[in-house]
Amino acid sequence: MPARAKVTREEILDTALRLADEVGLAGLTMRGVGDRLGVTPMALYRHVGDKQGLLDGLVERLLTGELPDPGLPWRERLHRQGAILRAAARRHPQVFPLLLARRAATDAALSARDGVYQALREAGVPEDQVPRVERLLSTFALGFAASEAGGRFRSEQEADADFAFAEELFGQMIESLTAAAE
Amino acid sequence: MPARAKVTREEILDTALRLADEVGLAGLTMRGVGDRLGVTPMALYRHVGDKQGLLDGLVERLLTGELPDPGLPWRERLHRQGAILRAAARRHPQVFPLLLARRAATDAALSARDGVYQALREAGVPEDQVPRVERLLSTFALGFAASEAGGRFRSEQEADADFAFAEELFGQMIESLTAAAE
DNA sequence: CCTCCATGATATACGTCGTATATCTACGAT
DNA sequence: ATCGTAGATATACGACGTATATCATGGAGG
Repeated sequence: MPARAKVTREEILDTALRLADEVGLAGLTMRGVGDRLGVTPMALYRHVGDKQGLLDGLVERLLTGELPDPGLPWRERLHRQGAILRAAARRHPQVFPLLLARRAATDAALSARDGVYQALREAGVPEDQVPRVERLLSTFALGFAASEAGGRFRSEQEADADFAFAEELFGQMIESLTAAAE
Repeated sequence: MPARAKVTREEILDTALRLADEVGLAGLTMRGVGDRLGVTPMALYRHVGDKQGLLDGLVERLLTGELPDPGLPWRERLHRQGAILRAAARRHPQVFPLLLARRAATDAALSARDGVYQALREAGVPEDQVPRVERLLSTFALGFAASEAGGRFRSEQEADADFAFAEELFGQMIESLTAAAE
């Protein structure tokens, strides 16, 4: 493979994410990213395909965080999962809406889902209810994080309190499902 | 006021909404709307300000539906409110994501919120909990509708079942808050 | 060591977008 | 009849995504 690459996919995504954080999604342009990397805009196309591919890469970046330690109790694991998502929303509020627009079928999203499945099974949720409960939880968590990214809450404290309130509620739901199964 | 208008704001928003439904948000252009109306793109600027204003108008359109009949019991009113939102998502899946991006501070959104407040009070939720519960409900409903618009559910039946499940859950929560208040 | 050639960067160009600006048009009030 | 003005048009500019063609470079085969 000849001609050393001046730029890698990782560098491009790094730069694009930082640029989007600064100037917003609307201000994220191929030319802008190229400029920051000291490279022609067309150079990016080898690495990310096209702008859609760049955005997909950003989504992947947002979701790829460390997963919760599988050794933790299920309730704590679910809490961590939510916290990770919310942290991403707070860190990249401008980029976060991408998650809602383009459906998350990336590996990171899928393994996060499996983690939730596993936690629910451990909690004792009947197998046939697991997917539905997961949809409920992830829909809420994603919507909540998006609201937070959109500045809906007056303060992080308010958001924390609301989220804790929801966690408590969902915890009760899971317990009642568990009890009904026995 | 001289020089009769060839076009009104309402016509513009109608046309824009229909165009966006057909070709998606990305395909919605000032030129496209102008063409459909037989008018120069620049003619739109008198009526909607700029493209941002056009999009804001679309958001307003999405939210402005009939509110639930205030004579109905609170639970039914909350159900209707959710159904209205979901119907909008299903009718305009391409446009719906706008609701999440740009914060809904329109009159329609505010009066919808007040309706939920009122329903929660009628249900007996303590006053100091009302705003929090409303945030919880509306965050969930918005996220749910957005998921539906994004094609997350395999069928409308699945979505209906999931939503009913959530309604049941939230109903229990409201009752437990009510009981705790007495 | 020289010669390919595939990989990756560049140069150039096209069509489309939002919209600033200047101009024209035609009614309502005087 | 005149004029001011709301509203439509004409024109143009800069920025965008990206198709296409070309150029540079460094590792593999003789």
